Amino acid sequence: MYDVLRQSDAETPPLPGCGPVLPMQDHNTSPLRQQIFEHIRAKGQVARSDIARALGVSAGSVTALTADMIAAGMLQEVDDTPRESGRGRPPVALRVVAQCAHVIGIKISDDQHSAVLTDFAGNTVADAVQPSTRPRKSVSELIDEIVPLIDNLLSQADMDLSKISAIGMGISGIVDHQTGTVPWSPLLNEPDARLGAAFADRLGCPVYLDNDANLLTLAELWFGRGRTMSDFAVVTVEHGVGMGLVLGNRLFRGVRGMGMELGHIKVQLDGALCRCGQRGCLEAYLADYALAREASIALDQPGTQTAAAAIESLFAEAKAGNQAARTIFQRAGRFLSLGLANVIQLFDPALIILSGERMRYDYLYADDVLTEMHRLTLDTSRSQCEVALHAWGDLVWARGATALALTAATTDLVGAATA
Amino acid sequence: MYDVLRQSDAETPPLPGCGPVLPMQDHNTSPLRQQIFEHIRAKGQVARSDIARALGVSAGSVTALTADMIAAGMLQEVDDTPRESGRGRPPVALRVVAQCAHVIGIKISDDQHSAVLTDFAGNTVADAVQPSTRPRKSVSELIDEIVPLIDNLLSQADMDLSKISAIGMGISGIVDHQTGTVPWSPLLNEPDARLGAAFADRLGCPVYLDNDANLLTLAELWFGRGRTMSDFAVVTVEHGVGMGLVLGNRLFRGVRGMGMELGHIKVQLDGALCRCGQRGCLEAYLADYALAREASIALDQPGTQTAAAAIESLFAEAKAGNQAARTIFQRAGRFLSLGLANVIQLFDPALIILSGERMRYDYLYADDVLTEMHRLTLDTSRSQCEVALHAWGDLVWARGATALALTAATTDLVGAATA
DNA sequence: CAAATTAATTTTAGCGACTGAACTAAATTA
DNA sequence: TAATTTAGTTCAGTCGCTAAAATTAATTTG
Repeated sequence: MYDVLRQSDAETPPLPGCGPVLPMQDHNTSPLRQQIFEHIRAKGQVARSDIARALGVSAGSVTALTADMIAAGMLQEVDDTPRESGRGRPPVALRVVAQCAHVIGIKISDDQHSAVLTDFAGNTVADAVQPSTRPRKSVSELIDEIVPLIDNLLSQADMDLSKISAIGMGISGIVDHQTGTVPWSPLLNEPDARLGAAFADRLGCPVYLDNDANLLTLAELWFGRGRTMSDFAVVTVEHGVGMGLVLGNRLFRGVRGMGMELGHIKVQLDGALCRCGQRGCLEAYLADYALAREASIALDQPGTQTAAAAIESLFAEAKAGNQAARTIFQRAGRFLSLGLANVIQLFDPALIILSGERMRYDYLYADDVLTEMHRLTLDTSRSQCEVALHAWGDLVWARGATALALTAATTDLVGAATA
Repeated sequence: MYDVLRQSDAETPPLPGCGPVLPMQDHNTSPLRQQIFEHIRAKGQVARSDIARALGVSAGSVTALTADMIAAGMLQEVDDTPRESGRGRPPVALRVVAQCAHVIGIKISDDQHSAVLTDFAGNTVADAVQPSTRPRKSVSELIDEIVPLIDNLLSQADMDLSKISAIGMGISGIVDHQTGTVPWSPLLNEPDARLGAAFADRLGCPVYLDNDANLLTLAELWFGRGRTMSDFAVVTVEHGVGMGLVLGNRLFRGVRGMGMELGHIKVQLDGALCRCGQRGCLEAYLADYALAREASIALDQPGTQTAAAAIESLFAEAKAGNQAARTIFQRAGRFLSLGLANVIQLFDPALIILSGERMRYDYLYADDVLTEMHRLTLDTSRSQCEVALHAWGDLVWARGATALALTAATTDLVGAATA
């Protein structure tokens, strides 16, 4: 198991030649057609000449490819294009035909599932939520629970499933995005569930699955603060501590598609007990259950209330001046600083977005935390990392799931043959 | 400075459109010509038909492109190609013409600079070392020190600088690989030194500069244990604690080209004092100065000897049964476990290589450390991370620097016009 | 030993994805 | 009105590759 090799010297390597032996995996540069489409969607509307300049391609290509996509009903010309320079032939802007396709994004959760239906331009057409039944369930039970949610969305939008190009879906736990399987999730009663395939079979529609931290990161990349950055990190503190990383506009999923388990990096040998069973995890100082654990002591209350309720009272107490309650938030804040500093040391992002719905405990996200974070960072000539706080509504996750679906649907539709 | 944004909601984004706004940077898939060349070099020798199969390209392309490179004197046919299957027309293997280009790799160090000259097939042609003078010096002093080292190599190989296609160079500190500048290094007495440009001007030869942890990682990727992996991490414990990461056969240099400062991730709030001035850095429990600091206490000796000598005696004492000395190594070992576990949690590599010249303190790299590391890792369905120990000779760093130079020289020569 | 078989390599035509340059279109300015 | 300016179109041509037929060189087999 502990496969330690003691190789004294490799000056005479066992393999002939030098350099990496394995082939580069295809860093699939998307075809120009798709790049143009995505650029138009990102800008909202742009003139052909601007596209050519922005992407550094010839005007001829832009004409040809956009003409094709206009004929296919994916793009349309905008009639009254605003002009900045008054001279020359006025540009004709292009925009995505929003109705040309629709996708659904779904967040599977322990308390309440949420879902969003968006058009191909990323506009929300309908959203819905659905209470969740018991915490751990089988795949088929889960599907039975989600189907009415989808039906709800579809009836709001007066559409049916055949009009949906793709469904993105997120669940907490360990998710293999490639295969759509869930090796482990707190919401499922079976390991290694082939959740993506099960949904796809039942719905007859392509389903893309990812971890919820990745969903949040995609939401930032597609709809939030991260849109104007091609490299940034997202950190979220809720039930656990999650992290996502965007490198070159692409979600980085770790070497083997897992990883990025920021909540379980160890910040203290033999430290506080984590729900994962180990000690010293960052999460054990920071997540809601960690605060709730201490709240029951500080507030001198038995642990009868829910974690969320416990934190609410704790927060109220802290605001009211209760010292014990304050120190709880302060300590958590220091550990958050430490976690963020570690992210900076390892990844050196230009921006970290603190994101999620529960970004409202000021004690946890006060300026003190950022000061401490910078203090804990080697700043030798490194330009300081910006930290942005981003409190979203309840539907972030589902929005992020639509981004997952939009990515896939775009490749399918735009890359498709000019039929 | 602490640029915190409190954005309540982004459902109505300030920007039109959706999706990433910035263009994808060119994930330059190298041209087939270069892929073929690199594949041949990696294999040592291969037949054209094998190349076509391995790279998944048509045989016609392979013929055309290799014919071109044979004419250019970069490839040659091998006369006696061994055959495995006896039937059919025998394959004719191709190999790189080793003499068609040469590169130099240099490691700039505080005690002794080292350098290696290799041919285009990666074979070492000559190596040399050169004692270093005082620790911190100016760029021009450094160049004056390195030039004789290069002359030494060249006279051994009976060549002159005009025959050298590229020079790779590594220095500890913070290095901007893109620009060849050194924002900070313990070996230089000036910040933001334009070291790469200074060397290139003086030598009249392209110079590529990188951080020494990256050099070590490249050495593993090109010549060592990492050759057969396209994704792995390298961790080294010496003066400091360094880390390198390879993703898809490519060295990952962090979001902004820095990062990967594993030595300065915090593993304890208000922990041991680090030479960076902060407290609780991993390095402060693990690096040679950290052990030496404790050695002076355990061995009841004044701190007069060098760090290296102190560790040597400490190691001898521990082997001889001195309990105090043992606990020092044991504690360091536990922190190494913690650091490795954190690397696994965040990056999830399939392999971590513990590399460097000083991989011989068994206490530090005992099986206990690996057991503890796995214990500290969430292993829910994650296939366990393999750990390999790799003790190299003195010239690893310089070898890694040749890999840097080979990469660049290959792109130049192979990608060049068929003149 | 000649023919059949097998496999490596070469040749050839051609396709897909662009570019570059010439050209047309529509507005402003003098 | 003509010159100028900028946007968009057209089209021949190039580049990088593939697919398939043709060729070559060895091994087997009748």
